Amino acid sequence: MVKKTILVVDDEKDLLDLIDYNLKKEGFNVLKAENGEEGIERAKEFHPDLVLMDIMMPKMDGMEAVEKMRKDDELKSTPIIFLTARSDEKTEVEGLNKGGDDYITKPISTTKLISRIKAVLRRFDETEEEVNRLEVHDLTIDKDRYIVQRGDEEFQLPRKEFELLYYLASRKGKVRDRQTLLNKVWGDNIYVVDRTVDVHVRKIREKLGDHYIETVKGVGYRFKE
Amino acid sequence: MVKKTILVVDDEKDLLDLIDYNLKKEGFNVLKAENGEEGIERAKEFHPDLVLMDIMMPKMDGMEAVEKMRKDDELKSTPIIFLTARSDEKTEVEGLNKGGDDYITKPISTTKLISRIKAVLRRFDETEEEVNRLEVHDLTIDKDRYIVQRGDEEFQLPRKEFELLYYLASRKGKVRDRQTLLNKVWGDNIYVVDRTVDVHVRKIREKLGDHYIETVKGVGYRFKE
DNA sequence: ACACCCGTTAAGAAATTGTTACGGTCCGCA
DNA sequence: TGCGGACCGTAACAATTTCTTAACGGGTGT
Repeated sequence: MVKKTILVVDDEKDLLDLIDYNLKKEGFNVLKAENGEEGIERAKEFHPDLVLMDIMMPKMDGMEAVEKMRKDDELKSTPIIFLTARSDEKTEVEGLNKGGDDYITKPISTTKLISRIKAVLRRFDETEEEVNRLEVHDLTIDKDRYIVQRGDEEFQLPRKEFELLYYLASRKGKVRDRQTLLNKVWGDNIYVVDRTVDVHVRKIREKLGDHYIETVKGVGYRFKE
Repeated sequence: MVKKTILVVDDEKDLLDLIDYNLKKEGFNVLKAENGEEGIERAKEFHPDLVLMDIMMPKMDGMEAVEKMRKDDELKSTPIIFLTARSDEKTEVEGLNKGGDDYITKPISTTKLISRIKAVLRRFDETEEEVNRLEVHDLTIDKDRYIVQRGDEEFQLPRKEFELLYYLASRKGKVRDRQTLLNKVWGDNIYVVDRTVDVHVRKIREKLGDHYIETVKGVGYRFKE
């Protein structure tokens, strides 16, 4: 198995070294950073599998660093475990909480930390395994969740609409005629009038806007490139 | 609090008695064994919370006994503290080190021994706790106790309902179709109508409210993200 | 103007889920 | 052993959502 890399961001040097030592003993690669700014830099450079982030730090604190990470396409899906000293920070962290993240309060028990890390990595691996998620233009089409996102908006499309969109988006730029779409989305031996596709396309456009699915007259539809 | 049981395995009878005396004074239950073989027997019978194991012993030495314990499903997660006379044994012990284990060198200081024991037990309790507890939204889903908490409220869900909730919550956000849910929660080769899932979902919603489990029509259910 | 294709809408059909009620089973307890 | 209750699975019907169709209208090229 490949060693996982963990980036630890904390301004207390002693704690940093302690964690470093313990993680290495467990077979992880460890990167260290002493403030948020440095943390971001390292993260961008090395793409760690997980980040251990202290909340309270000088220069750029943990929350800020995390917000920056979330906005960076390369880093936004990296799982993060927060280190918090006070429990009221917990609430704040929960607000940020996405995906497989977690938090742990100081003082830190090494075994607990390690079991948390392993748990998060395990969870994360699971979710990563089957990435049925498409990102096209400003849309995220998440087949695991059956949800389409654009910025903060979430769209719950009905099944056929969702699958049609997903199919077209996964072949971005390629034109598909109605019959092909029916075969692929509806199923092979199904008797449905091809006009049906139009109606679904229209409903998608109604919800997401006209600018994703283009009509190619006389041929079919295409997801805009 | 329930008394913890500690199994002490050492061939020096005097030392055994001394440790026994001190541990009992601290409020532990104590089991004694004079060699590895006897140690394993007692461990199997009583499932102690922790084992104090001498390395050098006649008949079956500590290392061997520990290896056997590690292979036994019932005992493999029992924490062990090793007693070593020489520091070069220390290295050997580290190789075996799993979970919350520790070692201590002879001659033994009683107070040190006790504080180590307490530390290991504490660590061990902590990690045990972590494993089966989920915190999602305002819910705490505790699989050890089969209890769901929300603030001060406690809900006692029946087994199937609990497990269904737990499964969905542990895959927060991901849609699961009924068949998958049946496989994961009910079991692989079980013949149950998928409508059954609906009924259980309904019962969960009845108790906890509608806002945790979402329906994705045509697909399945999803724990709200 | 005609033919063809697509967009749009509304309405009914079909599919899916929600809800309730009921019978069976298991277990604890008298 | 018999009783009561909790739990589970199922069926039936209601409610809701989704899907499909048909029909009309507009645009475009011939």
